[in-house]
Amino acid sequence: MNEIATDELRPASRPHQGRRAVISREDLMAAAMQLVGPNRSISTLSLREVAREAGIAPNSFYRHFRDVDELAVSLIEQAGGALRQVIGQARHRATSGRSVVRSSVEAFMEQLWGEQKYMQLLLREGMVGSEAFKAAVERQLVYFEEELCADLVRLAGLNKTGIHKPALVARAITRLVFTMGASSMDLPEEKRPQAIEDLSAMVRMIVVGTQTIAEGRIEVD
Amino acid sequence: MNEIATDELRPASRPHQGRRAVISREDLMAAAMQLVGPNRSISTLSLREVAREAGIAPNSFYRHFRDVDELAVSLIEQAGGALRQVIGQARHRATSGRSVVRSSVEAFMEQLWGEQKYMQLLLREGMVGSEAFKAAVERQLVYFEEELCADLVRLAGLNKTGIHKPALVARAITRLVFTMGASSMDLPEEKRPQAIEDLSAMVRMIVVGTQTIAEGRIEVD
DNA sequence: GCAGTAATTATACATATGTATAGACAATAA
DNA sequence: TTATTGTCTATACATATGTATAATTACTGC
Repeated sequence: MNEIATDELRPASRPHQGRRAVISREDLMAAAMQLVGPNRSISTLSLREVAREAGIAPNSFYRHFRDVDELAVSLIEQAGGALRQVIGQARHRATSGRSVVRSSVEAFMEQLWGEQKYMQLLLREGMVGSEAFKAAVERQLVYFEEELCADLVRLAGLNKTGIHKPALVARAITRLVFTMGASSMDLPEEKRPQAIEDLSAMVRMIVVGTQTIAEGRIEVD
Repeated sequence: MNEIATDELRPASRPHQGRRAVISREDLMAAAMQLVGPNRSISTLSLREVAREAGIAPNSFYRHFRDVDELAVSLIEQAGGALRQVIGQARHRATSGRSVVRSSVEAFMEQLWGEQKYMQLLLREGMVGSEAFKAAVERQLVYFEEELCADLVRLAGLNKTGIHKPALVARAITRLVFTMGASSMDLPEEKRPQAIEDLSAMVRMIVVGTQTIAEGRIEVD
């Protein structure tokens, strides 16, 4: 990791004035990633700690971010973007109503338990931290919801099933999957298949619920 | 607030040896409560800060808790207990399938937006902090699930509706309500009714889903 | 070579933290 | 009274933090 990009990032456009940067924003973000873990949230990282991990003097941090909070927001955006891509691909590979739930949940959980810490970031830290930080997490979740919503509507059209309040459904599924994911993160290997099974069943209930309501066989407003 | 309980707490059983405690565990917990807020999580509280808020010398803290983490765990347990009582009462006042969802969600959100910070505690801080702390939060959530599960089964019997995998349903509803609650915490007054409406609709989808599946009209394992 | 310039470091300071140690205080038991 | 015992405070220390200031470094263009 850490194959610097500073030089590559300004190819010829601005031919570089003054001393060359030994470290990049990305390196600092990577260093911060190294520090967060199951018991360590971004909001508790100190500037000096991140700088130490990145191998630079504390003050150099300011060249790249105003404070640790700004770093945290960047991390969230990076994580959200990367994850939406992965999950989106997984969702598009499946088309039938049943398997789309299953394969999406599986893709999600694979990411979760994989070596990537991106997911852990988004999952755990949504509720604490500065206003700016919380807003950044919320923004990413809303992106997820919107993409899922579009997919749900598309699938409902394909399979000729109704769908009641698709935006709400997308929101419910997203939030449910994210919290359940967060508490499944520390699960030992052998309990993970069951967790996938359970979460899939939950999502299916929501899907069946919205379809049933759409068919008008139940008295709901 | 802070009407000391130290004296009342040992009535005559242990007639009191040495100097009388000027402050109690409960006072320290109350002081910590004062400090947590939308942008401040328990895990970031310092021993000195809590002691300062409680008006005692830093070292006196050790007489009551080994460290801030132990305080945090106590707070979680206190919050969980108080909340389960409130929500449980609300749930038992309603009996029909429709209103039980609505009134439970309403009771939950009232607590959330009320002056009590208990809810805020349980909602926000589940994912970060020490192992002991996370375990304490998880334990409280499981209590909620179990009580909800019992109620769901009871209601299904009353209303003669089926219920598929009640434990999973209870888990899904609990987790969904808690995350949605957490992100609704900072909502301005005028958006709150809509939030209640949305959350109720989500829960209803799950309920309708489990009932529909139980009726066997849908092909699911 | 030289000046210019941006990135980085070194040093320093005020402040905060956890906790060790020792003593002051207030109650009971003799 | 005096002794004892638990609670609390005062002081102190090593360490960590954010950041201001000034110096150093490494590069570009002349």
